[in-house]
Amino acid sequence: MEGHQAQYYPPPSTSSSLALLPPQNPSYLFPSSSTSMNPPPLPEPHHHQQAQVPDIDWISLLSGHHDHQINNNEPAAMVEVNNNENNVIEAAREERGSNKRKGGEGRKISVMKKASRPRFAFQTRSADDILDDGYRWRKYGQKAVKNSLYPRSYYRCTHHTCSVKKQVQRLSKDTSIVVTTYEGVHNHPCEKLMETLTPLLKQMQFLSRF
DNA sequence: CGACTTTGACCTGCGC
DNA sequence: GCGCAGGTCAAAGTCG
Repeated sequence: MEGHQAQYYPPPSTSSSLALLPPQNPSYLFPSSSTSMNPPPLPEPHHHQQAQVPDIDWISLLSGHHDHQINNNEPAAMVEVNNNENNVIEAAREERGSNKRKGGEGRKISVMKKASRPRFAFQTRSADDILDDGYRWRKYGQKAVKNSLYPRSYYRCTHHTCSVKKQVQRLSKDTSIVVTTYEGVHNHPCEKLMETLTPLLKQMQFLSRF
């Protein structure tokens, strides 16, 4: 384990009532308070959550240009998320094991060096493991996790140019809480958001002519 | 038939 | 060096 400190958004609550936020697009989260990036949109709030809607930079949001702001963040923003108490998320293997490939017949080892990527964890109270954050995900693995009754699921963004991953795991301590860890930054706009906003923007453009 | 999920195998890193 | 644990791959299965 390296000494990276967990970064929660929101920060882990010390009170009994967890600070819960809607499943948000992590790419629009601010990795650190120093960034000028606008907070994320709220694609599809779940029943259990009600958050204040922040000011949203729709233009950068739709264009995806905000990514650079995130990527240019100092490595300190490349965080690990770890809940030692319950072993909820052990993202400490940030680099470890991420560049490997299966050995054996015909399989080549990919030596592609993975850049450190920002990671964010969410705790949400929901009956559903899968949070609808507006992106499409493909599950590529599931593992039983030590000290946890529930398995951890691994998802990858299905967008061909996007390598964002997320891990989803339910707390064994409090089974109503789902911990979602995002790794990386989407390099494309949110599909659902685009679907919703495109007609709206067109209409606004049309009206703005008058 | 394509997209997605499931699941066992395999890989790497770490601690002992 | 060995075993454990986490992360990923990919074939097979499922679904719309």
